[in-house]
This record gives sequence, C-alpha cells and structure tokens, in this order.
Amino acid sequence: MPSEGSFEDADDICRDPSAAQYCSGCLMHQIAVCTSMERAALEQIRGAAKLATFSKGKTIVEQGDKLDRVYFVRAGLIGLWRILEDGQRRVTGFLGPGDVLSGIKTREGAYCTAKAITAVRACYFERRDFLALLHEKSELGVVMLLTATDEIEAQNDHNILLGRKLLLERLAACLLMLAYRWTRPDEAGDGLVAPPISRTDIADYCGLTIESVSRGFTQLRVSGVISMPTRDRVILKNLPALHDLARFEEVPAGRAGFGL
Amino acid sequence: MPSEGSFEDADDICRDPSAAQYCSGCLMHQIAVCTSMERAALEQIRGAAKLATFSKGKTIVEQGDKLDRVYFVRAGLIGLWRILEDGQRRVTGFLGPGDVLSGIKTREGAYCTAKAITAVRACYFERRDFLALLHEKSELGVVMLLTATDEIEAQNDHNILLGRKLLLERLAACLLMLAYRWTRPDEAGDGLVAPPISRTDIADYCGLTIESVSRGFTQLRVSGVISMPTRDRVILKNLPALHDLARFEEVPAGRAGFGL
DNA sequence: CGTGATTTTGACGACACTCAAATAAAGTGG
DNA sequence: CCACTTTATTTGAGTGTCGTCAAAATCACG
Repeated sequence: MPSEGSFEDADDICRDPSAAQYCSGCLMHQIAVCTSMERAALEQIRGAAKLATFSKGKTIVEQGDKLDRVYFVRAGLIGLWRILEDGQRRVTGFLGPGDVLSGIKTREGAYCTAKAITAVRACYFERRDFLALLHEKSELGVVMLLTATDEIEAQNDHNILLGRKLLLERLAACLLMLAYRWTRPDEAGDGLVAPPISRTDIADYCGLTIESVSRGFTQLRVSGVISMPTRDRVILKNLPALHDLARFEEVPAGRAGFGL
Repeated sequence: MPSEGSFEDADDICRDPSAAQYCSGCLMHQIAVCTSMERAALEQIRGAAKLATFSKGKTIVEQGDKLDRVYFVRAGLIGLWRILEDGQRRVTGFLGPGDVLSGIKTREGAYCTAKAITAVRACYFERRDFLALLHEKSELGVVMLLTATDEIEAQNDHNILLGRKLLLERLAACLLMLAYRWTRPDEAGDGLVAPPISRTDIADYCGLTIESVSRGFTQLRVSGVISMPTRDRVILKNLPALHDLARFEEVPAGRAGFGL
C-alpha cells in the first residue's frame, strides 16, 4: 500500500506499535535475520531510531547541504536528482520502502537533492548516533556495506539503461524498474503499476526530452503494452513485451537502494 | 608510474619492502590516517594481505563467477564490463591504484567481468579473512562503506555522462575522467594523459559506436584539444576546452573506485 | 469558469547510427 | 627481415531517430 496521502510532518518513536508493520522490509530487520546479532542488540538499535514524515513535494535534503541523519524509508517514494552547473537536471534514482538515504559519506554535502514524490514515512538516526552504532556493532557496518554494493549494482543497471539507443528500449526498462520497486504483491492484479511520476522526471531519468517520452508513451499505449487510466497512472499490461523491449536479463528484485 | 609492462603472475606477501611505496595511496592506509585504529592493528591487517599480479589482458574474474577475494589495486588499470543477454557489451567502469575489487556483496556472482587493461598489481585478502577482519575491526567496515559511497557517486557521474546528448560532450567527459584517474603528478608535463584504451572500450563506456568515437577523436585532434602520438595514446592538450565541453562541475578527484 | 501548468501532437532539422570500403597497425610464418 | 594475414581504426555516404521549436489540447486549481 504505497501511500500517496499526506502525512503531517512529525517526529515520533520508531517503536510505535502502529508503525511496526512497516519494519519487516527494513534493513534493520535484516540484521537479526541474516547475522549473528542478538535480539537485544537489535532492540537497542531500534530504540535509537525516530520517525519522520514528509508530505508530497517536500524537500528532504538539498544538493550540497549537509545531511546529519541516516534515513530508512518505510513508505512512499523519494526522488533523487542533481542539478548540473549549466542548469540541466538529472534524476539519479528513486528510493522506496526498505531503501536508505544516508548522510554518512566521504565528502560533506549531499550528492543530490532528495524530494518526496509521494508522502513519505521514514525512520532515522542522528548521524553521530549511527556512527556510534557502527563502531559498536560491526555487523551493522557489514549490512550497510552490502546495501551500498546493491546500490552500485543498481546504478550500473541505470547506466545500461542510458546506454540503450532506442527510445522504447529506455522507456520500457525505466517503467519496469519503477513498477517493480513500486507495486506491492496485493496490487499486482491487472498488471504492475508505476508510481505517479511526471514526464519531466522520467525524461531526466532516461536521458530523453519530455516530448520524446510523451511520444513513446503514446506508442506503448496504442499498441496495448501499457494503459493510462489517468495521466500520471501507468499500468503495465503486457510484461513480456516490455521485457522484450527492455531486454532485461533478470528482474531487479530484492535490491536495496542507497541514496546520498 | 602506471605500469604497462608485463608482470608474471605470482603471489607474494604484501609486506614485501619493495612494494611498500605503492601502499601510500591504498585504502588500508586511510584507516590509520583517518580513524582511531591503532598502528598495531593496521599492521595485523596488512599482514593478512597477499600480493597478486595480472599480465595485460588477463581476466581477473568473469561475470557471474564467485569472487572469493577482496583486491586492492596498487598499479595498473582494470576494466569492468558486463555482457547483456542480447550480446551487447557495456563498460561499467575502470579501477586504478587505490581502488577496490570486492567479492563481498549481497548476491553471489560478480556483477561484471574484470580484466587487466594494462599489467596490474594488487593486494588481496581471502573473503573469509576479510569478513573476519570486518567483524573484528568495525573501523574497517566504516572505511569500506565510505569507499562504496564514493563509487555510488562515481557511477552517478557516469550516468550524467551518458545522459549528455552530444558526442563531443560525452567524449570530453570520458577523457577527463580517465585522465584524472590515470595521470600521476610527475607525468602531467605537457598535459594529462589518458590510459591506453581501445575505441571499443571507450564506445561501450560512452554509449556510442566505435565510428562515432573515431570521428569525435579526429574532431578533437584537428582542433588541437588533444594530440595522439600513437593511436592508443591520447594526451589532453587543452584542458579548459575539454572542461567546457564536458561541463564538469568539479574535478572528480580523490574518489576511490569500488568494483563488484 | 478562467488561468496556469503539464502533456500531447506536429513539422523540420541535426546528429549519430548503419552499412561499406579504405587505411593503418599488429601478428604470423617463411 | 619481409610478405602475408588478421585485427583495429579511420573515412565516406545515406538513412533514421530523436531533439528543437511551435502550437494545440488536456488537466489542475482557485
């Protein structure tokens, strides 16, 4: 249930029972599952987490600004983009439930602007607290490292997408990536559904112009590969055709995102 | 002194005094410099490292194969590429001195093939040994995490490169990236020098065809921006012009690479 | 219902890709 | 060491696709 409703901004404690359900997909959860960390230690870590919410359109961090937190997204979609010095805008990725937005990096200053595309709910740690945790629990460092390597692979997939020559190939790959990140099992009724993203964002993600994106969408629509009940709602009707266009070697599932 | 000569394959101990000079740029060195790790602990880690060499053209790991080591490149250049299911080839990055090629990742199987473009010398740890070190020394995990975030930024820069519309923009950005990674201070006499890379590799890195790359090189050559004493040796003569073409916002210096 | 923003469609041109051939360099064997 | 083959690179001509510019249509919002 990816929420598009509007949360009011508020800080809260992660242990809030009503929020517990979201934690199952969380990175923090993996620590207990995958490593030797004791349950007590995990609870200690979760106790240090707080809850933040961002309403649609709200900026979480501006490119270049210092991010003093480490966020773990639990609901909603975050867009990441970078402004080049000539004013061009590039969408570098998206963060959904289970993904991380981290202020722990070599160079101070966020690499890109992070903005809530839909309403977003996320756990977070203060930077210094998280660094202390990393020092104390080496398993946590390994989990974070593995998550980061997942993101490196995801960025490589993005590179491959951008290397494709043809419009429809790029669009198909983009739509599949978005839909697999966005659609929940209970929603996959009549096809995967892509998150509500503007043409501009798609264009800036695919390295195309908005006009080309629009033309591509019409092509896919008239050929029945996708359907568009409303303008910002895209449903993937014919997955094999899309996979064929995108030439996906494998479904990019189960990879955690890692924003900077 | 980026070596293009040919090392014979051999394993050795990292503590080899003659090799010590290369270690100054190594990630391992940063641990002592940047973190609170004691000198004794660092020596312990270095003691577990071994030395490997790869002659030009040698494959270090094949895409999909399990990599049971963590390499720290000390000399030479490694190319990383991925074969798509339709046979297309994409160069995802390059690793030079100071960079890491890691078998510690979420999914087993290397994401891409790593091949020695020139002769390569690298320290390495066995996977299990390195995991034990990560468990023991949490500072090491933080350093690795920071290195991985550097790579995420670098991959984002690659994405931006591929998003550029014009041929010369892509080529300029590619040449600058390569040259900054390759040129040593003592070599920067009459201009930065790019590593000896085939047109095919450049094309597959930039998302272009070899013909387009060739045409672009001639354009840059006749306009005096670069010079080519031999075919595989490119010298960047007019850096401001290249920066102007590439529209680099900042020099991508001091970022460690992280291959998977 | 009117205003503004977003998206769609159209016409045209530029740029890079495709196909093809020529040139240059690197290996190979006598 | 030189002819020969093989590979890599360069150059050329023609085509197709996407970008650019412009206008129309659709949607969101007050």
